[in-house]
Amino acid sequence: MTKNTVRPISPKISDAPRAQKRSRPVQVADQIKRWVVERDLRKGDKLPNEAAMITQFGVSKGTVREAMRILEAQGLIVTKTGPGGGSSVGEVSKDRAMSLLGNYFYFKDLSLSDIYQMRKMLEPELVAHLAGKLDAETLVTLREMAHRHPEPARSPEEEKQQHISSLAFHARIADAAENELLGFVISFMARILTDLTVYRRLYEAPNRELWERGRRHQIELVDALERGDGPLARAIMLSHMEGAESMMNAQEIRIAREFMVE
Amino acid sequence: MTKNTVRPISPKISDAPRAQKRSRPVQVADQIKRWVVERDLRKGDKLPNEAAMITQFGVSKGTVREAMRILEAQGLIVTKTGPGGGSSVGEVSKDRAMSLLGNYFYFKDLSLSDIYQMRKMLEPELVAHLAGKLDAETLVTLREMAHRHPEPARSPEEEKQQHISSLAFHARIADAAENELLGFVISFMARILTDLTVYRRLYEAPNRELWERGRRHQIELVDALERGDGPLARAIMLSHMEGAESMMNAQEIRIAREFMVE
DNA sequence: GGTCATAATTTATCATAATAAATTTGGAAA
DNA sequence: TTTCCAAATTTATTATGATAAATTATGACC
Repeated sequence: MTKNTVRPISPKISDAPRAQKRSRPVQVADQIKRWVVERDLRKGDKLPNEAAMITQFGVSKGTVREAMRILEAQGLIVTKTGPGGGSSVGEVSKDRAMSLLGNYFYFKDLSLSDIYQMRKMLEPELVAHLAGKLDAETLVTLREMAHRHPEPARSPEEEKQQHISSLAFHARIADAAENELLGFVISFMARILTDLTVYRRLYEAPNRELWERGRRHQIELVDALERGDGPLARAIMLSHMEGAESMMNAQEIRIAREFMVE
Repeated sequence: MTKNTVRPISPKISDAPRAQKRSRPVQVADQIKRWVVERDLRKGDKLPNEAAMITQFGVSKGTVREAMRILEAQGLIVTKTGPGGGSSVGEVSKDRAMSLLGNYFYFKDLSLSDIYQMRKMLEPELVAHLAGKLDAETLVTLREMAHRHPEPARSPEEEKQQHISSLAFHARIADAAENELLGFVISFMARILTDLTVYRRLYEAPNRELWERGRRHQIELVDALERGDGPLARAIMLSHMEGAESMMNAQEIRIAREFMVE
């Protein structure tokens, strides 16, 4: 059978009773969303300009503008000035989606072990599925990333940089996932971890053995991916996750108090 | 060690060069975000009122209002009229977070097998971890949900209703997850599947055996969860996932073209 | 003390005008 | 004809002020 593609839906955009409670800008924004969906507009397709919407919806300029800001904040439209300008549909970027989701978890106090529990479930399976399917360019990139830091860090700042590089390696693999949902979740976790401000305890010297094993894991993982050895890739990734988790746990997390922004 | 809690961060809210390009409402919204973060404001804490922000930021009323709409659209603030009203911090609701994330996937054409690949990775592990940890109330609720439909559906509409009930069962389990990230992702998938408009092929009679097995799975799963038999719970859930997947694949998906709304 | 009408407060919406940004157009120069 | 600069045009952006709507606070009254 053909590939069933799936889209979010909610049949009732405006409940008749609730319609009164929602502010007019929100109502207008919802109508525009419906308008986009009905016509199956895609990225780049233009919306009516400001003046047209004012007459179309019978509301004031300010109301229309607030509605557009709502849609813009969600990443659904982009707006330009000048002739041929106006608003047009703009598909939500991955970065923006991660920021918006990050706002949700800002209030949730995720723990490191929460994140690593998920990573251990997802990333080994991902690389198992990916083995033998990566194109040459991706493999070259991954190999380059794996070899980027030939020596252990000599300072906390350098160690943090290496940590971020390692997470970029994982995000790069996630980008190669055919399953966009899987790829997104893994990238999101990498982003959360990247945005953390992590400081090694001062009295704890960098652990050369742990570092060396992490590096070897990456290199062996790329090899396994290239050879198409899924089970090995999975095993390496799982081992790597466990190592990374214990390294993280050996460090102090300075709690980051910032909303994600794109 | 104490539980490391983790928060999203981005160190550079306003890049100096980009600051000029962003519209004033966006800049104001960012400043308010920073204001909230610096003071570590929490849900319910009040923001300055409109008039104060106008003087504070030296912009017009319209600009402030657009900024508030941006923050409101992201679920970060709520606004009320009247004395004692104004804007206050409001933590992003799960529903809103799912809607915003749904907007991202609206353009991505996820496939059913993408979703089920994820479900098979996550849900069996979740119930394995949850076995023996659920409180009595949750178990009662789950058992009630599992027994809700004692007979196979006699019409496509009834079948769809049963399908939605089944997904609510899974969402209820996800809500019990200690790991909020894991729970969110599972709930999100349940929501996507719930919002689908699914119609059984007309020439294909409801399959009583498949239905019966799905129902038995739910009941046995609750038993295993109560007894604390993690491995069995995992096995049941995996089998259930596979059954659900094949049932979904045996149906026609009317592609749902709608944005999620809260 | 409870209830109801009224006042006060705050956001919500509207209307209008001026400003700024971006693109197109027109014309002069090569 | 082509190139390039400047004016005109289109569109969003910002600003200001006035009015409406919603909510809470107040106080008179029973």
